[in-house]
Amino acid sequence: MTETHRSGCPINLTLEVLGDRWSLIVIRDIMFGNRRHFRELLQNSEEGIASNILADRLKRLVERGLLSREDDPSHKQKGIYSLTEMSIRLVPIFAEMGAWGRRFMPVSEELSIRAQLLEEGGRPLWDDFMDELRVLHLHALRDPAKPSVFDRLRAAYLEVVARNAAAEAAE
Amino acid sequence: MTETHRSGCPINLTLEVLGDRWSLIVIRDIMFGNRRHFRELLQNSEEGIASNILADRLKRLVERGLLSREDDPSHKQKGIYSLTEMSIRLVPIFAEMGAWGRRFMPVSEELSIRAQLLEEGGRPLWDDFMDELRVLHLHALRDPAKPSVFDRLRAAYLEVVARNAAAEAAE
DNA sequence: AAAACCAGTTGCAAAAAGCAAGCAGTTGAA
DNA sequence: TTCAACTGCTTGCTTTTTGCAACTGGTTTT
Repeated sequence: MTETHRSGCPINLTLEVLGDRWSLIVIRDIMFGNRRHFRELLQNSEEGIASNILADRLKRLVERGLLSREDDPSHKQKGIYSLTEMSIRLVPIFAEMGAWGRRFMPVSEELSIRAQLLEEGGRPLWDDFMDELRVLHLHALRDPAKPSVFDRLRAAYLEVVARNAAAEAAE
Repeated sequence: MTETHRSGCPINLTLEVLGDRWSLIVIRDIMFGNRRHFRELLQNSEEGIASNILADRLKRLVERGLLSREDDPSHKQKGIYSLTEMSIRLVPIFAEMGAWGRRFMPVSEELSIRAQLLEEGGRPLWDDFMDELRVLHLHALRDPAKPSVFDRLRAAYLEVVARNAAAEAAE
């Protein structure tokens, strides 16, 4: 149980937790796709994660405090995975990674519209989004006056998908 | 040569380039430690990278455009590794990762003082720092009026080291 | 001419990732 | 009440990556 660290550098320690090819993908799908149980994460996976890797990552992320798991009352076998404050605070990292990826990598329009909104919204939008994730995942109370960032991101994504589908049909 | 991607998502694509335990460590050491050749990166490595892994990562990062390599005119065998615009733009990601690590991981004071300054300085400081890295790595011209962020980060680090050494000696 | 330094390479063992199939328990419809 | 579909995983196996230590051929310093 004695976790040994390579160094006390904050970058290194962050990398020790998140520095692999799947951990952030899993958290991303829970955060932006609101996928809360195993099959959802497995079958809707854009990148095609394998079930054993997913199981391993979920276990590790729960152990390390980035996710929590509770039983779904509606189904004895289902577990519900939730973000924690620790993973909710990854929003700025996701936003910066998204911005960087959009600038330098061959991203697809559909999958990068949310990153674009997050980039344009800046810190105030990230804060709103984090508050919203706290409502969704930490049972925090919702401010009914605020429009949902989550819904806005989702709507923008669906709009691009629809627009592209229409354009394709028109050809 | 046909690089195949798991998906067009910007987060995923960023992870495909940087999502391992060493790539960002190497870039961090070049960026914040100004280590420019192989031995420097190998021997001063806080985390103890192995020479074959270092060689492999340097090669990969050059191939992918995150580093450039040129011969050192003063020594026929030495190569000089430099950041590119692509890796200089990782500064915000480093800053956010540093902030996150400082909040949630057991960081050491010495190794996190730079992350603290970067966090407190915010976007304006990051922009200054990126300009400075362009001078150092891209042969851009320096604005002689501006005080160096690099020097400030370095001075703060050395100050903490000295203070802690003094405190230890006094015990 | 010798010693130290340079950027890596090589060979091998251990760990992690990836793939396909399977499993026991649960649920919902016929 | 039976059965198919669904649940969260697990197992067995192969391939890839990592980690370690020793080593290489060349260069520079003394």
